Amino acid sequence: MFEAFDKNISNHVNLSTDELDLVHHLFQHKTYRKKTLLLSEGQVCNFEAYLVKGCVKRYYIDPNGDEVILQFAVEDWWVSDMVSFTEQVPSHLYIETIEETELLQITYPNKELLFKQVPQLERVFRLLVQRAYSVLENRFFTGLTASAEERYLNFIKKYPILPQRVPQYQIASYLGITPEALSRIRASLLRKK
Amino acid sequence: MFEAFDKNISNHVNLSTDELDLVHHLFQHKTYRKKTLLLSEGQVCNFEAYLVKGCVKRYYIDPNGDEVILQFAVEDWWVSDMVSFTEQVPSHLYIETIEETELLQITYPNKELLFKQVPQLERVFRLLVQRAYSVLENRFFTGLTASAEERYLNFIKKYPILPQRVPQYQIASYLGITPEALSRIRASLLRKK
DNA sequence: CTGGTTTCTTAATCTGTATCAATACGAACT
DNA sequence: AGTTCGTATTGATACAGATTAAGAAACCAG
Repeated sequence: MFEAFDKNISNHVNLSTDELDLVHHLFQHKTYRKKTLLLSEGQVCNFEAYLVKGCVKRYYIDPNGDEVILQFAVEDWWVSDMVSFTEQVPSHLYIETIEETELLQITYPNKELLFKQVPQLERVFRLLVQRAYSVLENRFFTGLTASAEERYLNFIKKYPILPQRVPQYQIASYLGITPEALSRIRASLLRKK
Repeated sequence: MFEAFDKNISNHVNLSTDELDLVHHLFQHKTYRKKTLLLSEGQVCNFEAYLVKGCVKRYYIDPNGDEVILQFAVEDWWVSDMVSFTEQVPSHLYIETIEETELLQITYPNKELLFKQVPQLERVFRLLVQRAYSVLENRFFTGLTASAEERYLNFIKKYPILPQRVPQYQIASYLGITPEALSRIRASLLRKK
């Protein structure tokens, strides 16, 4: 259960067996059913989680009441509302499982404790945030420049598994277009082929 | 020269006088003329800088050869290409002064040194990255959802000084629209008032 | 298998923004 | 002063994607 998790962390630092034990101890393993809300708008996000198995979406509700998907997370990804979690302020976001999902999650006080005990982890989490930033910045670029079709092609290239696991209208939301538009794009791509 | 800088840092941790001296020592104070390129595509970004006075833009060149502005930075902001700097890989971005600009900048080796000497700073910089992330995520949301007019109104509300310091066509680029579109939006807003 | 959701597709129309082109303005220089 | 160059405005046209509406498929649960 911890193999991939350990690897994910040890990419950045080397921990002793004791330290790793502490880490394992402070991350709680939990399984959630499909369509479970892990975070809702207005709540303070009380976890940072490593996704062992399954799939979740992170989204917010726009002024028209529509879901806008910011991120899908699958195996070996981290999920949280970073802003809400680290600043302990109410979140604007929702986090919801799309499939049955296993997480390893840590609470805010336990993370602080962990940082005290294993200061090297500050570095690990700084790098994590940085990677998240760089992914977002990339996505942002292509969002500004690329057409809907290009963004879709990009998406399936980068996350080839997701179309099989996530309904199409949610992918449309992620791409910032309507389901109709995505459907037409797919039809037009098929014609081209 | 260091007042605002010290405050910016001490927001997050308390440093001893000695530690603060070391920090001051490792950040180099530099002044650049208007229109100086601080970073070009292909270079490894060799600084992380606190902006004491002036204004810079961070942008990339899209496939059509047009400038796409990702960020303006003014007093009390940090500027760098975080990805390039921390992973020491070639940048895709340009950073350029818009006005005469004073920076306090640190190199990669000195930052590593600083982290060794003052491990608390890992925390400061993790929080910095996090704030950058949250700003970007916010901007990304509104980019997906909001119309050009809404984004413009948002922009002048959030950065009321910038319109006076930055040419309009660069603001258009930042908003992801053409200069013509921005001009029309402004005209229409005036009419409404 | 059947009736009901949920998801996806197709088509017709509408809208915001891009593009192209022409003109106007303002500051900087000679 | 006039000339020039960079910047901003205005108008005409084109197009990507939204919206609305309807039907077709897929996916359940009884």
